[in-house]
Formats: sequence, C-alpha cells, structure tokens
Amino acid sequence: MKEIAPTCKETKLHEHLLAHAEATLPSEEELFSLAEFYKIFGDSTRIRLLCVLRDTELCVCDIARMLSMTVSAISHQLRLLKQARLVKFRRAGKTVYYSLADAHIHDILDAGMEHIRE
Amino acid sequence: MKEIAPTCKETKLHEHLLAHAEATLPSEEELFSLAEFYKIFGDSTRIRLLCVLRDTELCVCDIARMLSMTVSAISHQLRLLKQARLVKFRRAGKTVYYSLADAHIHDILDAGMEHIRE
DNA sequence: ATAACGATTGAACAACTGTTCAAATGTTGA
DNA sequence: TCAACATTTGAACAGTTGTTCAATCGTTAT
Repeated sequence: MKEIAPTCKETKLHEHLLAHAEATLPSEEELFSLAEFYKIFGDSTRIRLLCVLRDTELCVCDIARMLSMTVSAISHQLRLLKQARLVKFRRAGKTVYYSLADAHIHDILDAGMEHIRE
Repeated sequence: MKEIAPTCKETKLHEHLLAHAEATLPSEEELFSLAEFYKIFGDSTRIRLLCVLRDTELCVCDIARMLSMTVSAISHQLRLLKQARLVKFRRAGKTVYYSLADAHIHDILDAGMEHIRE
C-alpha cells in the first residue's frame, strides 16, 4: 500500500484550515501555468537575455556576443521566450531584432531584482 | 575555432545599443541569484505548496494529503523552500507547521497569477 | 543562379531535478 | 525504556533541460 494521502491524528483539529486552503486554491490548470511561467525566468541564460533586452532591441548575433555564447544556443532560448510571449521580434533583411514583449515583463524583472537585493 | 562571440556586419551600427545594454546590465552574481530565485517557483509541486500555505499554516502530513503526494516528497520540497527562505516553520510536539515566510511571497504569487489570467 | 550571411532547427549528449524507497531522527505517551 | 507517530534524510532512478554540432532556411547582393 502506498504512503500517499496519510492522515495524521491531528487532522480533525485542522479541518477548518484545510477547508479554507482547499476553497482558495486556484485550479490545477492555473497552478500548472503559473509554474510554467516562472520556469522561464528560472535559468541564468534566459534571465541574462531578458536583462540585456531590458530597454533596447538587439539582433541574435549581438546578443550572442554580449553573453559570450553561440548564436545557436541563444536562438534556442529565444524560441522558448517567444513561445512564452516574453519577447517579440521583427525582421529587417537578414537580421532579426528581438525586444521584450511588453512593459509587464519589466515589472516582473524589477520585482524579482528588488527581492534579491534586500 | 569556436563560434562564440561572432560579429555580424551590422555591429558597428548597433554600438550605442550595445553600450547601453552593457552599462545597465546587473552583475553576473545578481543575475545568477535572480534565476535561482525564480527557479523555486518554476515547479508545479512547489507552486501548489506555496498556494496551499497562502494564508494558513499546515503540517507536513496535511499538505501531503491535500496535494495527494507522499510525505517524503513534500518534505524534500519544503527543504528547498526553507533554504530559499520562502517558508518558515514551528514545531509543536511531533508536528511541524509550515507557513509562508513573509507577506512579500504573497505579492509575488499574486503578480504571477495576474499575468497568467490576462 | 549562386554565394555569403544571419538565423533557425533537430538530434545527441551531459548535467540537473523530482520522486521513490528505505532507513533514520526527534518527540510523546504508556 | 519502548512503541508509535510525524517528519527528515540519503541514495538511486527516471525524466527533463541546456548546449553543442551539423545541417538547413531565408534574405540580400553580385
């Protein structure tokens, strides 16, 4: 028999706490999306990428140079950021320029940075 | 020769953009910490855990039951959350009660949820 | 057309992460 | 002291993730 869903003897005493937690818990789908969203920020390369794009647009080539990484690695990461709608891009001839998708991303970066620095 | 640090022909034209990005980029150390911080939120189990603790304290046993997971798995995750100072705990006899470390964590969860729901 | 260049893609590999299982710790009450 | 309970811990395994390498795509200029 699995250990899943054990019941400590005190559970009866916690019933009101459990009921409240259960009632206010977001849906499984929302919780999953939330984790997926944060996952994007949880990587040094992607964070550096987002910060480099903080208030300028740059081409893939220049980003790679700034972060001392291959164009390929950067392109792979940009794809993830694109899928998560954190960056947008425009093509100008052979060159593709990336920038942050919207001002909201700035806020999230700032909030995290603030928490780190305290 | 590695492909690292390539130089596209347009680099000269981007010099002011590059200079600005370089100047405003946080330190490598800060960027790393920032990624580590977000990494904690980037997992379904931990997000669910934090949300369950949103405004009540709960014992390990009850958390495991609510999330339909083993006590062991929950305990491992609580250790990570503890290390990241996202949760605090108090012992009462055999039982250990966990809760969110401070109000700041609420804000971060709310901000993320808001972004998801738009 | 073709060559050159910037960017993208897919497969493969190594490194990392989360869960499980078994064993151990700490606390309480008999 | 011993048994029972809540929790913690370490090792191992499977699944995921990030980078590399090679090949390809798309655009421009010759």
